[in-house]
Amino acid sequence: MDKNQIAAIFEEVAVLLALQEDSNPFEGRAYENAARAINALDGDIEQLVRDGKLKGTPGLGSTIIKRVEELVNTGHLAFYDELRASTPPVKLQMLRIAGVGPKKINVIYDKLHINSIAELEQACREDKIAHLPGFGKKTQDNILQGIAFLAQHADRFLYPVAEEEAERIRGALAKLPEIVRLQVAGSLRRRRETIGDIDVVASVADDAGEGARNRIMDFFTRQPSVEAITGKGETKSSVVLGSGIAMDLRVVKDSQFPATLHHFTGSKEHHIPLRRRALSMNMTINDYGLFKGKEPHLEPVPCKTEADIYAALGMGYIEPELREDMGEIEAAVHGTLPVLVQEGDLRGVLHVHSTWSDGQNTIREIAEECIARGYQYLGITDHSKAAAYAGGLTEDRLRLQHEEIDHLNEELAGRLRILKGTECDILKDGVLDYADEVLAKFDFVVASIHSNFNLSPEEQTRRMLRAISNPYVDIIGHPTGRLLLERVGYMLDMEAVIDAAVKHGVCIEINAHPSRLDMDWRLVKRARDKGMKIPIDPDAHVLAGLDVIRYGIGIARKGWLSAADVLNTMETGALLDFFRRRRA
DNA sequence: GCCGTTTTCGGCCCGACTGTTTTCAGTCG
Repeated sequence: MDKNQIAAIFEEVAVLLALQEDSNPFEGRAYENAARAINALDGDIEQLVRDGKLKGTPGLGSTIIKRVEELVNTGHLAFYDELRASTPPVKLQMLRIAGVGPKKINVIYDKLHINSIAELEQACREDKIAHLPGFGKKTQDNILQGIAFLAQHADRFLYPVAEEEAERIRGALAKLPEIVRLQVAGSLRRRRETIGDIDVVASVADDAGEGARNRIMDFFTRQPSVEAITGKGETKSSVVLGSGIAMDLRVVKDSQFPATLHHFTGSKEHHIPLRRRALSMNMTINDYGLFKGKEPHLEPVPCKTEADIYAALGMGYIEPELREDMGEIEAAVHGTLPVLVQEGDLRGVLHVHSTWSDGQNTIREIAEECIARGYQYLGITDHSKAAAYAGGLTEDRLRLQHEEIDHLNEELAGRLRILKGTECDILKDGVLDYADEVLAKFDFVVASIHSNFNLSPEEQTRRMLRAISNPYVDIIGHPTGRLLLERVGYMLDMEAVIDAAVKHGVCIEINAHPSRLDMDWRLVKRARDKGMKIPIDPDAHVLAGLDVIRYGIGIARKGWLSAADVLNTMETGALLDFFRRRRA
C-alpha cells in the first residue's frame, strides 16, 4: 500500500462522508487535507508508519494516523469499507451531474429510491422530481440537461483546447471600451495539465454604471462559440462553448480587480491557508479585496496588483503556477521562492525526430528551424531498431545518419550544433535496444519504454531501474507513458525511479507534448528537490511540434524549476561537458 | 476529524447565483 493509494482512499472517504445523512462537512475536509498531506510526504509510507514518524505531520491527527496504520498493516480500512457498503453507487454517479450535490442526492434517493441514472432520468420525465421538497420544475429540467451533458462530454480538456477557446473570447472582449483590465484566470492561468473550465475576469471603471456590466455580459453570452447560457447575472455569467467546455466571466470594479483575479486564479487549496494567514494577521480576503479588521468594521487595504496583496500579507509574490498549496506560502514568507524558468532561458532542444525514423522533416529542415528560433543546439533522437513501427534505425543506417550530421555540423558551424542522440527503446527486461559500443557513439542517449505496458508495478520498476543503471543513458523519455484523458501510465514506482535516477546522475525529461506532460509536475518538484537536472523536451515529429515547448515550460514552472534546474538552459559547451562527465 | 502563545471546545475561507422560497439552502468554484 503506497502513499497514492492511501491518499486516494481518503479522498474517496471525503466524498462518501459528504453523501452520508447529516454529515459534518469539516470531517470530510479533514480527510481531504489528510490526503494531500500524505501525498506530500517524503519517503516510503510503510517505513514512516513502522518508525512512528507520522505523528506531528500537519493534517494527520490521531484518528487518521490510526487509519493509515490500519491500511498499511492490513491492506484494508474497515471504516472505508463500511462507508462504501452503506453508500449506494448511484449516489456517487449522481454527484457528477452539474447542480446536484449531496443534499439533493439524499432527498432524491430517500424519497424515490432511485437506483441508476437511467431511473433518475425516467423520474424527471415523469415529473416526479419537481414535486420533491426544495425542488421545482427548473431543478428537474437542469438535472435532465446535466444528464445529457454527461452523456456527451468528458469533463476535462487538454490545455491547448481550453487555451484556444479562452483566447478567442478574451480577444473579442478585449475590444470592448467598457473593459479596463481583462485576464484569463483559473487552472489555465495556473497551467494545469488538463482544464475543467475557463475563468475570465474583467474590470470596469469604479464609477461605471450597471449598463456597462450588462453590455459586457450581453456581448459575452452572444459570442458565436457560445452554445448554451447556464447563468447570467451582473457580476457573473456562465456559458458552455462549442467544444463542451464551460466558461465563467466575472466583471468587477477596477479597484477590486486584483483581489477578484487572485480569487478566481485559485487554487482553492492555495486560498485556504492564505486566508487563514490573513485571519491570523487580523485581515480578511474575499473576492473583492483585502480588508483590515473584522465584520462589521472592515477597512480596505489598497492593492493595485496581486503582488500588493501578497506584500500586505508579509510575503513575496507567488506566481500563478505555484498556487497549489505545495509549500509556496511558507517559501514566500521566508523569501525562498525560486525565480521560475522562462521559455527564453532555453538554449536548445534535445528530443526531436527526423525523417530518419518517424519524423516528417529532414535534419536540415529542423536545423534551419532551430536556428530561426535562436537555439544553439538540436538533439536529434530518432527511434532505435526495436521500434520497427516507427522506422527505428539499424546500426547500418545509424552510421549513415551520423555521417549526415557530421556534414551538416561542418556546414552550420558557428550557427547550430546538431547533437547525435537516440530515443533508444528500453526492452522488456530493462536492457537497451543498442549494445553499449553502439550507445558510446552518441553524444547523448534518451531511453524510453514503448512496449510491454502491462507489466506488474514491480517488474516495470525493475525494468526502468535497470535501464537507469546503464552508464550510457542520460535521459529517461516520457517516464510514465501516460496520455492525458486517454490512458494511465505504466505502473511504476516513480519515487524509486527518481531516487535511482538521482543516484546515477540520470535526468528525467518533461515531455512537453500536451497529451503527455510527463513527468507530472508534482514529480518534477520532487526530482528538483533531490537535485536532478531536468530537460524540457518537445518530442517533435514535425516542425510545428517544436511549439509545444511552452507547455513543457508551464509544467517546469509548476514544478518550481528555475533556469539552473533545467538541463537545456545550458550553453552548448557546458551541456557537452555534462554528458561527457557522466560517462567518465 | 483537526487544531490551539487567549482556547481541549468551538471554531474550521468566502461569496455569487439559482431556485425555491418569502429569508434561505444548496451548489459551485
